[in-house]
Amino acid sequence: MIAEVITDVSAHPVDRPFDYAVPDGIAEVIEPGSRVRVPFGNRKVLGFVTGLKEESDVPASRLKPVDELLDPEPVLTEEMLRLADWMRETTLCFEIDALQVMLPSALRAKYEKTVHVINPEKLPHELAEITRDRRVVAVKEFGEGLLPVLKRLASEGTVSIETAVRQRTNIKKERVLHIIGEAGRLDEIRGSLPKIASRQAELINWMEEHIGMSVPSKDVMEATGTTRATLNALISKGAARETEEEVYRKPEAGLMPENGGIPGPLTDEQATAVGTISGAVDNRRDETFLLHGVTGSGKTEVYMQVIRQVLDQGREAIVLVPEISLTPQITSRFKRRFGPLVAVMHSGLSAGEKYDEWRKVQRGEVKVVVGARSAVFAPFRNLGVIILDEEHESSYKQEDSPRYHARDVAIRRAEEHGCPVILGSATPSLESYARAKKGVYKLLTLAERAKKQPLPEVQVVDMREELKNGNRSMFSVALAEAIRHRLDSGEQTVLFLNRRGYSSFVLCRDCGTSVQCPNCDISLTYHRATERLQCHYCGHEERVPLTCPECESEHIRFFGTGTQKVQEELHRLFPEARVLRMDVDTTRQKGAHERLLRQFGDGEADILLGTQMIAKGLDFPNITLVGVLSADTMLRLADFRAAEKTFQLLTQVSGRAGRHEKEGEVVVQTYAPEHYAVELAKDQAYEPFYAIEMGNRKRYAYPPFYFVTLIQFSHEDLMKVSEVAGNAARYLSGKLGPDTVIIGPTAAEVARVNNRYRYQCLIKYKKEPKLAGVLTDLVKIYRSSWMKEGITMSIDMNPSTIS
DNA sequence: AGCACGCCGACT
DNA sequence: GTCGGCGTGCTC
Repeated sequence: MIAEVITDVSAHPVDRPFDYAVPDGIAEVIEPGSRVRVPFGNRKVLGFVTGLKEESDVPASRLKPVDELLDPEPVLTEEMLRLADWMRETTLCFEIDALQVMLPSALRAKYEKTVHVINPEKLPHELAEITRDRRVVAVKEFGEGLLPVLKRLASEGTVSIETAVRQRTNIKKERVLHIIGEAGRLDEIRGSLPKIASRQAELINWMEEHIGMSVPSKDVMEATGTTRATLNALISKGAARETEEEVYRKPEAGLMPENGGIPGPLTDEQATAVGTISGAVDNRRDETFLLHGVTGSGKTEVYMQVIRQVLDQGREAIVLVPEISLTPQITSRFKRRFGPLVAVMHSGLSAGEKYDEWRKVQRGEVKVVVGARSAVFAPFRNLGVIILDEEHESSYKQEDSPRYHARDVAIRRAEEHGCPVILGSATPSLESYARAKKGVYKLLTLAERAKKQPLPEVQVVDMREELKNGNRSMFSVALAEAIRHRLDSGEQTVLFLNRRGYSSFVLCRDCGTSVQCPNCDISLTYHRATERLQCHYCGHEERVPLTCPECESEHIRFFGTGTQKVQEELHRLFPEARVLRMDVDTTRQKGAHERLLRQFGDGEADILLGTQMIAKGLDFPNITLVGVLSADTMLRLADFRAAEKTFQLLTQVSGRAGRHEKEGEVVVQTYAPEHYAVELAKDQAYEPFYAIEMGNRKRYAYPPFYFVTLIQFSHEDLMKVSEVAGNAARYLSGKLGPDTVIIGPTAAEVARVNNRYRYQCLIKYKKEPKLAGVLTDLVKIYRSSWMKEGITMSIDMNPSTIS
């Protein structure tokens, strides 16, 4: 038997299956999707079996055998193998990267080079000191200097150097005792015990009470006060059998369903949506629904009722949520409804915990997965529905290889499983809405809020006017008054700061320069917690200078509005207010996100101040004011989606206010009050916004009218990278159709990162059947010449941002 | 001649 | 990605 194996090597020349002979011992158990260890070159690597066959084109003499089968059952289904192929084609990634991204990181390989001592007596003294009497020692224990000596010894045959393939995270196991089922046999064993073995006798008595049962060994020893030795003695006499079994870590205690998980009442709109989607579930139609519901319209209840139906049919469901809204508030809703059938996958879990959740899915112990982007790969075999909540969120797109979009993967998987996809949003991406209007997706609308609350009153404040009137603070008069009002009435306020491009940087008041990163073309950001300046691109850190590095003036100070600075100003204006700050700095530790939200929910603070991460999922009855400190910072991005993102964010944020009995108020501060994205977000006027934005996209030839592909280049030398990018652009325009537009080469928004200059080309096209082929050829040119000159090139077939 | 270093190609 | 093989060029 021959196995086709994709090896764990991300490189162009080996991005294809290699054939291996399958030894008899594992031929019966190996399957497509199995992980194996194989010899590759002169080392051992992990690989995935993608196919099995009887004949190989490679001469038998050159075939090497599979070294070891790593799992008793395959970790990937045939469906996932096809999915990986599809990802390689559509995102231009290596097959191995597509395969690895579908699995928890615990299943990735860790390689360790080891020295195996063959002739200990020939080992030089200096090495023997390190090995002492061990036969296998990690190479890194010897240190750099001894490497040549080791190599020489290896060629002489005194030692051998091998690469060991290991699991990244240990799979937690415990020993379990299986007590035999025959009472008579236990009796016999007791009879044969010498008088002195009183411990064994006690243990036998205990076993008789637990006949035929399986109990963790450590529990047995604890319950009977016996030791391992006693236990082993009885095992060898045949009273019980012991095995190693995988145990799950417990990230949180399972919630039992509340009210038996009874669904809530539905509005007419919700009922219609559920009914329509149910039809697709019943008929196993792979239809995509766009559930367009205003904030607070109860999309989650629609999801849950569809999931209930899916579960009743014995099928499974995936619910994707943006990472930042994957809070216990959201997940516990699913856990309360579906109880222990739910697994949660998010970045807060340790690698081991992620693996445990994945195993629960693989073993069929759970039927619903709630998780971020990568949960779209949950190894279900009989999916009944895939849901993407907040489908417009850019976090569904992975920014490094494989550059997949969870929405596309979901739709692809749904085709295989014959099940519907639900894309839910209050502010759908233009792409999805356009597809819904064209009838590619089916549009379902929830125009009413579920509890019939009115949408919050939104007031847009022109900050230029404030400045004119002498208010130089970051709070407009209107917002300050509104906050004061909440403090007096004991209600809560959420303040939102769009931090991007607006964080604190250090500026010299004399010469006007800001402190730049030495490696990147970007200003350094001031971090109060560490009292240092940091680069958000390369991680460079330095002390805050006392004088300007350019002109040596002492008049240097912090500018911009970071959350820390807002917090200080809040304290100055409202000394009695209890403020919680939520941003990357305060949520870094595990569980901090949840803790802050709980504190706010419990009324331990009056004001919650935060960045992007508070825009979603916040749902507390006492929030009656939402303030947006600067609505238009995103509008300044050189990105065709800037207006769309601004509109989406403002709409989402406004939706946090007055979701319950009390009416909500929203104050939006901006320097561009007349911009359509700001104006239309005020009334959550999606349709008018859609119409204007579509006009712009059409005029400037952007999605959804055109497809875009972004090609980025980087090199230490500015001239070199601009030359190569120019060559690439010329090559593309020569090969692609006349209606295809190539923009560039242009310098990237951040033109230098980590001392490498960055250039890019943007391809805009409507129909370009040759594109895949042309890009493949471009990659060949890259490999054969540019790569050797130190250029790196990356292709994103559908970038979520081009800035 | 002996070796360090960098480039190139192979990996079943 | 990682290795060995091989060429170049430098040193003893």
